[in-house]
Amino acid sequence: MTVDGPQSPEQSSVGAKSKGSGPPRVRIAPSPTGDPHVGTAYIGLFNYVFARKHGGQFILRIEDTDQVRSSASSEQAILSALRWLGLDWDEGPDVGGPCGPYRQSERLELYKREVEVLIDKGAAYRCFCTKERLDALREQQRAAKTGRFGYDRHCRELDPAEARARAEAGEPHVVRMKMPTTGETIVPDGLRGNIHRDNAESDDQVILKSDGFPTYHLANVVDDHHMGITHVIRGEEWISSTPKHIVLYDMFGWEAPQFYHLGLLRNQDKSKLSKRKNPVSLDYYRDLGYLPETLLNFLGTLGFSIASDQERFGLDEMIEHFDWSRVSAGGPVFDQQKLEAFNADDIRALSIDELYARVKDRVLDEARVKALLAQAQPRINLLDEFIPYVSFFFGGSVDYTPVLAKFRIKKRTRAEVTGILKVYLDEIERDERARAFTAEGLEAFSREFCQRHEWKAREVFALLRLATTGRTAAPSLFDTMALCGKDRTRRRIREAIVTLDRGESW
RNA sequence: GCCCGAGUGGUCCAUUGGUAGGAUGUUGCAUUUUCAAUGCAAUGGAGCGGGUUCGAUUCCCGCCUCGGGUACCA
Repeated sequence: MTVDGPQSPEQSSVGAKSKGSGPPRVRIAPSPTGDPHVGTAYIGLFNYVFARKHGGQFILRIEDTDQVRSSASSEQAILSALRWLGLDWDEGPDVGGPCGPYRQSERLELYKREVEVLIDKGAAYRCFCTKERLDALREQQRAAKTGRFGYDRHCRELDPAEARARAEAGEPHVVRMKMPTTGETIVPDGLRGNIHRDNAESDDQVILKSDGFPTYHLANVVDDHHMGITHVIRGEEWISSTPKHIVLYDMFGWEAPQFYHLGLLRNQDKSKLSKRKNPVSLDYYRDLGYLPETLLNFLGTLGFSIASDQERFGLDEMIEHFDWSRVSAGGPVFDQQKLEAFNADDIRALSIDELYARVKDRVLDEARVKALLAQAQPRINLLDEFIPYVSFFFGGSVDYTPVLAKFRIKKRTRAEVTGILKVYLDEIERDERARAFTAEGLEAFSREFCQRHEWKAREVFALLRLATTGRTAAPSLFDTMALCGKDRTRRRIREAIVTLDRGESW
């Protein structure tokens, strides 16, 4: 059997294995659509620990079925962040394995084949409804306040032969599953007991998009089956679509895995953890010098406990004591202060030699020091001035008190200043050039940004320099931002906004 | 709107049919030239209303609050 052949995953001995026997196989399935997220690490940790506890396998699968938003650089970043944490996977896109490929965009033939099976069984059908019709439908449902939303099954009773002919003639269409309209589906959740849901509540979900890519719902069921996944440990956000997944397993005649839905990480205000209100990128925690084992321990305490009086534990201890009865289902607040206290504790526990090794490795690695030296060289006169000169490239917050007045720009109100910074923060996330955070990309984006918003480059650039460095004089702005790094820069701009919003005088 | 989930100090987690414990946070004291660290102490809690019970935070019902879903995103 080839490692990466999509041809015959169903022949795989692993794929055919029943979930009742043998060690568990679990997976995390991140979507490469942005920065590596702490939520991925959180779910990954529980999957990893569960697998190790029972001598099973932990698999990494890339869910890149969203062609528009997925990117190779994001996938790369996710892999490297998870590796930093030490959650090693037994099978994955980079290490291979018997059930590959582990990237969904490379398994398209498999989904197509399985969808045909469903259509032939009469369990799925082609739908030719246009986006316009669907939008109008949704609008109408909203206005009617019936409480019932979702697709109206307009194409469900089309003659299959006719539908096939239309499709072969090139008419654009999707494929939908034929959800039962009566009865109920029970989701047995290992953490929450049986969750009941009337089938009538679920509509005919799209399983194959018009671009030939599967939706998550189809891909995750097909892959979990063919990869022999026995336990699906994922976030609470999936509970409501799980009945559809169970129906799909049923339609295929496959055994469904055991489900466990963990609570979602939250902001201080209990809303779902978001980058608007919290640093959520694993890169942030890595770059600011959180210890990976500390972050893992902290994530572990969010939902799991060893015993009443011990919350500091290593991965090995978590594995040793892991049991679902010790996992809680509530959505925990991700408390930065407590994480930092843990980290402080762990730093103090290190020997000086160990600490030196960590700092050298993480903070003063050769490439970074050389890049900083390149910036410092034209601007320092004594070697010893190097450290003070580059100090603002390190650490989290900078002190804005000495430069507060410099944020005042002629003919601009304070609201305009904080406003433009907020918009900037928003747009660097969405802009292709800015997202990678290279000096060139940032500059191209920023110049265009100024034009579009009718601000002088001089004004915006001054604000950005102040916000990211807390100084009026620094190396070239975009080199500086790039070297500070995306997460540190983003955090400082956010903090500058808060500082300005709080300021009494303007 | 409708469906689903969750509610123990501010936050994370433990515990129990007999009024709750640790961590973090906050405050104070000691120590330190100062700060940090450390030590000691204090602060602070079962969402609300019914029911069952001698007794409920724990079991049951209703409500409330928060969260998730309701996509050709995952």
